[in-house]
Amino acid sequence: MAERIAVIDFETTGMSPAQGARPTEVGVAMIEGGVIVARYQSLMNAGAWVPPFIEQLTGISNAMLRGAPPVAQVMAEVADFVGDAPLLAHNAAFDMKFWDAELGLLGRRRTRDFACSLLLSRRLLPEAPSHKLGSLNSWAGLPGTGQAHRALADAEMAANLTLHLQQLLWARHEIRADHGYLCALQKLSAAKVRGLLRLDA
DNA sequence: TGCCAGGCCCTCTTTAGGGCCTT
Repeated sequence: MAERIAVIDFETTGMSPAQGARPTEVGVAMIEGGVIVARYQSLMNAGAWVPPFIEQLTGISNAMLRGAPPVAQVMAEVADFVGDAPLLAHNAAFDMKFWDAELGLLGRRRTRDFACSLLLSRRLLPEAPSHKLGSLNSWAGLPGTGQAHRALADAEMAANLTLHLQQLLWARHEIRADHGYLCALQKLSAAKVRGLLRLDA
C-alpha cells in the first residue's frame, strides 16, 4: 500500500507563536500513490488581530475571521483529518511551530516527523533561481493551484513539488523516496547530498 | 526606549556575516 503524506500549510497573523502569532487558516493536501487523494481547508478564529500587511498578503481579513469557526474546533478537525500520516511543509520549521503550539493548546501532541520541501528542493534542485514555493513551482513547470498565500493552494503547491522531487529521485537515481527517506535526506548537508547523488556531475 | 524568529547555506568562513524562506 502506498504511503500517505500530509502536506500542510498555515496562514497566520505573524512569524512565530512565541511572538503571539496565531493561525488564521490551515490547508492540507494528502498525497498517496503519486497524486493528491484528499484535501482539507478551513479558516479559523483564534481571536487574533490580522495586521494590514498580512491581510494584503493573504487576502484573509479580520471580517472574514469573525465568521470563521473557533480555532480549537478547526485544529481538532484537521488533526483528525491528518491522523497518523507523516507530515511535510515548505519551510517546515515555520508550520511545525504553529502545528505543535496549537495542538498543545488542545492537549494533543504530534507523533510524526515533519519533512521540509524547502530543504529538499535546495538539495535536489540547487540550480533553481529561487526556492520560494511559487517560484519553484513555476520554474519546474508544475500546475497552478489557485490563489497563492491561501492555505490549500499553497499546500497543493508543496504537494505537487514533493511529488516532483520523488519522481526526480526515481527517474535519475531509482530511489523510492518515502517520507523516512526524505527526512533522512534533508538532514544531510547540501554538499553531501550533491556528492551522494552526483548532482554536480 | 527600541527592538523583537530561527534554521539553513554560502563564502571574500570556521575567532563571521549576510541572504534566504515561511506569515
